[in-house]
Amino acid sequence: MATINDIAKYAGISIATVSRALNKPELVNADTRERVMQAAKKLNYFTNDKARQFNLKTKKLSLGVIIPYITSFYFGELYSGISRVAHENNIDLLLYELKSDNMAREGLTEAFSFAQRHLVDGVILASSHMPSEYDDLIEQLQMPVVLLLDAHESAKLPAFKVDDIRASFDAVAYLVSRGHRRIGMISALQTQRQERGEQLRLRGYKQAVDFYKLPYSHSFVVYGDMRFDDGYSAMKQLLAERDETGLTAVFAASDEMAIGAMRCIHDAGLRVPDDISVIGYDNLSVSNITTPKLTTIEQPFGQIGAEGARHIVKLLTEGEQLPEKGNFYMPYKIIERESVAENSASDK
Amino acid sequence: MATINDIAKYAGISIATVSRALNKPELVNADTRERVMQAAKKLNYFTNDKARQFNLKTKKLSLGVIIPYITSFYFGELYSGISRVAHENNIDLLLYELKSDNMAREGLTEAFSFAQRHLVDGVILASSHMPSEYDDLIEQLQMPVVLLLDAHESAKLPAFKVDDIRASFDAVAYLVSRGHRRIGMISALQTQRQERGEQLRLRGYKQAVDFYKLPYSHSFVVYGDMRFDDGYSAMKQLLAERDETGLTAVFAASDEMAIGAMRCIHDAGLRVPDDISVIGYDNLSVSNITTPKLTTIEQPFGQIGAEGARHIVKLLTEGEQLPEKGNFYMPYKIIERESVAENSASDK
DNA sequence: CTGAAAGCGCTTACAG
DNA sequence: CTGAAAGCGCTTACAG
Repeated sequence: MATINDIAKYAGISIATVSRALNKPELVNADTRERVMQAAKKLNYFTNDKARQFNLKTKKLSLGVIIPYITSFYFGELYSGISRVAHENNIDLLLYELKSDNMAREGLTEAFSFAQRHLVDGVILASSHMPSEYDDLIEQLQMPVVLLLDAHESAKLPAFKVDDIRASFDAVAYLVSRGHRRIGMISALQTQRQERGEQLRLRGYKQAVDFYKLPYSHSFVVYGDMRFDDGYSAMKQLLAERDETGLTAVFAASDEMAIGAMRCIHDAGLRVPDDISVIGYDNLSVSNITTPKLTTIEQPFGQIGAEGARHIVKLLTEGEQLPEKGNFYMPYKIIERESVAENSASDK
Repeated sequence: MATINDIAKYAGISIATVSRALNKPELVNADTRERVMQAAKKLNYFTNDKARQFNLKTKKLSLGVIIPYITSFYFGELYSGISRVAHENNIDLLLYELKSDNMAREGLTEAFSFAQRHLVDGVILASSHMPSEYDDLIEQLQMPVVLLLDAHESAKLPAFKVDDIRASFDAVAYLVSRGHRRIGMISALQTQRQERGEQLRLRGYKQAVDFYKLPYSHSFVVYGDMRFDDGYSAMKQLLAERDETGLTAVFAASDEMAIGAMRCIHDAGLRVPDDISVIGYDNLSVSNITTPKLTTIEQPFGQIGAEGARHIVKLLTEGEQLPEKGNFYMPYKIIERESVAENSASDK
């Protein structure tokens, strides 16, 4: 590919002038400038950004976006939010897919190494729980890191997310407002030592149970790994204990599980929402095309991505004294659709 | 950040040796090697790939992945396929999201410029119809380009995709095998001058109509823009003309439209598949969680991504004399689920 | 307004 | 086994 040297030769001038003509046209005589442009076009020249990066002064900002679950339903929205802000600020995005979900030290190390090798200026880490034991890796990274969707164990990094506890409380409160009192929950697995955002949702549910003095026993809560199939089998359990619990509504910690639960209810010959109401958590784009359409708590993925990106950009460009840690709670809302009905059961 | 110079100073040796210790350890004395490693660790050194790229001999291969619709349901699968192959071959992936769907000249130019600026070695262009009028851009790119999911207008570039005509023919044939004869189609919009892959599906439908001598009038075909809502309103039209057509089954050119159609049928008080059977096209992951689960033609997105990547890698590394143009048809199959029933209508 | 030269971080042929 | 030096493509302070 043509270099600035080729242009210089072709136009019969020095490379210094070529560089100037290309980057600071106003510093160059109109004639020469024109000659350079002609040559550049003729030779099909493209500026070599990698080379340019060496001159720290002209280095273009870039951000590493590290994310597991690139196949998840929300990835697109999240990325689009980040991408919009990056574009506005003329920043390159380098995507890195975390190979394993488990956030093993090894995976994270590899991802960070990718970021460093590519001379990225900051890192956006999405949807990955950050235990304190990785603090040394973050330290070594030597650049700002922002978390999306999940928080740092001890809030040592800025995290943009929904307040899971409050949002879950509200989900249950909504069900209560529609006349339900016997409310089950399909929660995230409790395997991890730390409490992930997803697990906070159970806390919100329990607070609501206490607050509204709802009937409760351990048969009201069942666990799954956030996906469709998990929701299905979790619901199966819930249904099996229904004689005891008298369930009229269910809160699922993810839309996928909620959709799985709806399907299970359907297969059991019951109907949503007539027999059992279901509310989810996420507002995935899928949730608007199920039958019935899912009522759910919206996580504003696009906005979360955008705000996270904006924050790191500020950190990088304005040198502003922004808080470098703590959780930034983004607004959630209840999307009312068709999966929750007014409860008319006798024990109302 | 620490450079190889810092290490050299710290360890009291030349940068040449440091470089060797890092890249070709076997060429270096065990002692010195050890000293270098210690220093590297101590100084938290990361190799600067950008700099390394200059030495053409050590340049790491990288591929640009250009894709519109990063929010589409199939993006994740497609990208994962590409990513797997890239990873196996130690190749970097640089993702670029085409801002507008319309494949305007401007958007493509920007994407290609991104690819050139980042010194990418080849480009994978997904899901974007390639009219011949852009041949000059491809020409200027001066690197291999592979198309995914859609073809070049005059087959001047290798394209990895499903044979839309045959697959669609088979979709209709499947319906016929289940006793249906009055079969409608929800097709892609016919706005473009060129025939996109999506539009080829209508050709397949028509061939099947001819082959099986199925009843047909223009009321059997209706058009939509591939999304859920389009499927919904298209189905509405089809339902409106049902007195005339006597429809018992529908073939939709995309799963999203099929799911929209199912919803429309449901809202009209009819049932899938009991009253009307529906078959889709794509096999999105969503299609397995609808109620009823969608019977559909599978496009092997992961495999398409992987094969496309593999092809370009071969082009790049083995210098093999591969065909640089033409369509490579990937295997599709019919995924039988719940949305198609045996037809027992009187006019069978 | 323009050119010669140094430097960005790294690799490797060439000597030793 | 190791070092001095050239070169990858580009930018910019310094002279002129």
